[in-house]
Amino acid sequence: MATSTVENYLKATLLHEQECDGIVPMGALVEALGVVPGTVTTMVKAMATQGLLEHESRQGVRLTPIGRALALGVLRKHRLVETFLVQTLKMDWSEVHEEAEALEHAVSNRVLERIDEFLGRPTADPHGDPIPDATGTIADTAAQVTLQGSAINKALRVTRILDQTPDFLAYVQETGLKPGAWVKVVRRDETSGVVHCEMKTGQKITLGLPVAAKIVVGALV
Amino acid sequence: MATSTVENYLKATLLHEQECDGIVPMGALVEALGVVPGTVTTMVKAMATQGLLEHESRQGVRLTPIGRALALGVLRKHRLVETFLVQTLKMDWSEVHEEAEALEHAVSNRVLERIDEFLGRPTADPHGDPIPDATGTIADTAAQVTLQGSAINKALRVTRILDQTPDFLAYVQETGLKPGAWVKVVRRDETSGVVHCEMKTGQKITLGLPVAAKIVVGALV
DNA sequence: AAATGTATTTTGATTAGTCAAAATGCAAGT
DNA sequence: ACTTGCATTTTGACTAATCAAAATACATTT
Repeated sequence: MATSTVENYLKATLLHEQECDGIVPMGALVEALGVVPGTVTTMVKAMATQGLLEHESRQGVRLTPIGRALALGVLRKHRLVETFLVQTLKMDWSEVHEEAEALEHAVSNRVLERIDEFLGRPTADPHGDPIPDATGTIADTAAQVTLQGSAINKALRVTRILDQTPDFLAYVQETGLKPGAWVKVVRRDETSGVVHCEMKTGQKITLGLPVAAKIVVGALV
Repeated sequence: MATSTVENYLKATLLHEQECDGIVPMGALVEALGVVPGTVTTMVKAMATQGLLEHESRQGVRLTPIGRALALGVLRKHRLVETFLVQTLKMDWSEVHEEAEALEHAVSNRVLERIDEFLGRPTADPHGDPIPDATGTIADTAAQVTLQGSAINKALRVTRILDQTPDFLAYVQETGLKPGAWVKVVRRDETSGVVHCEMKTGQKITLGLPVAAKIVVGALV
């Protein structure tokens, strides 16, 4: 069985492979895992000999099929646990990330299956992030529309928050821009770099463009 | 923060101090933790310098006040988690021990408090073992009556199972001698070493004396 | 009192994961 | 092409936890 450290390296690699078209640079893992570069090199080499990663020297790493399967399993645990903590134990939406970070390595598949069933097999966690199913299939996440690029004056629903830092989550919480919330972009001004939004309550919110890019929206449904 | 290994040593010491009047021999820890004797000596010395245990050479160990507080915290996590797995997630009563063994080191006090509240602050886990409260106070467990020494022909209630091995739990499950069950001792024969019991259903069960000593009973209430 | 047997401790080695700091390779800019 | 700067790798060392096997202490029996 993979140690928690190995699971963390796999998960970090998985979470970075989109934005790095496949090969994840060592620096990304250094940053994500909070260790010094030399440690990543050592770990990555060890994991490569175990067949979990491919290591291209001075380039970065790629997940092997086995590594990806394990990483998806960890991600599934993380996101189901987060959902459970929020929905069942009524924990604060913005404080569950670190809790899940610890629990994802201790929850067995047996317990996970019970949690999944208990929650009614959800497909997204409280942040709107897709939850891989038991076979490791995850909803396609490419081509998502954010408040940075959405239609104007159209009623939308927030579906996902792309930044999980406590500060940002607290801000989202405060403004009500949480997954599920009704929102409309009333004006987008590229020159001044801001997006003007309106909530169902009539409340008006102004966001900078890079911040707007962190709020994924979809059709009302 | 204590590592899971340290937490396991502390918990094992706590669980053995009753039956060893205070000083727990090294061999008990060897057995409980499944390591070789030399490992226990090394760990115990390290923990003694950290102020968690007192080590009397060639005698055994004693918990310090700090060590006991930590051990009670771990025991509380273990038993609340077990209760949660059975009551909320409907897991099998006899399979939750090992799950709790892993989760007890990953559940934060914040999560534990939510679980405790969610469950309505239970005072005993599914096996009837008392759950320490948040201040580390645990119900007195001495002077418990078991089927080995109980009154004859008196309606009793099973309150606790003192053996948590999967085999024994499966047996208890099968016979229905679970905590909460109605039971009556119809005859006890010291010579042949057996106890004859009767369940509410009229079903008759015969137990050997050492086995009867593992089933704690109390008044019906 | 000597011998025996068992529990415990010591010693030396191993594995996983880490850091510090020096060495190396590579891409860009001049 | 040369240099500069940054990312990565190497090297040597450290901690936590473990085992194997030899050494030691102690209680019990003879």
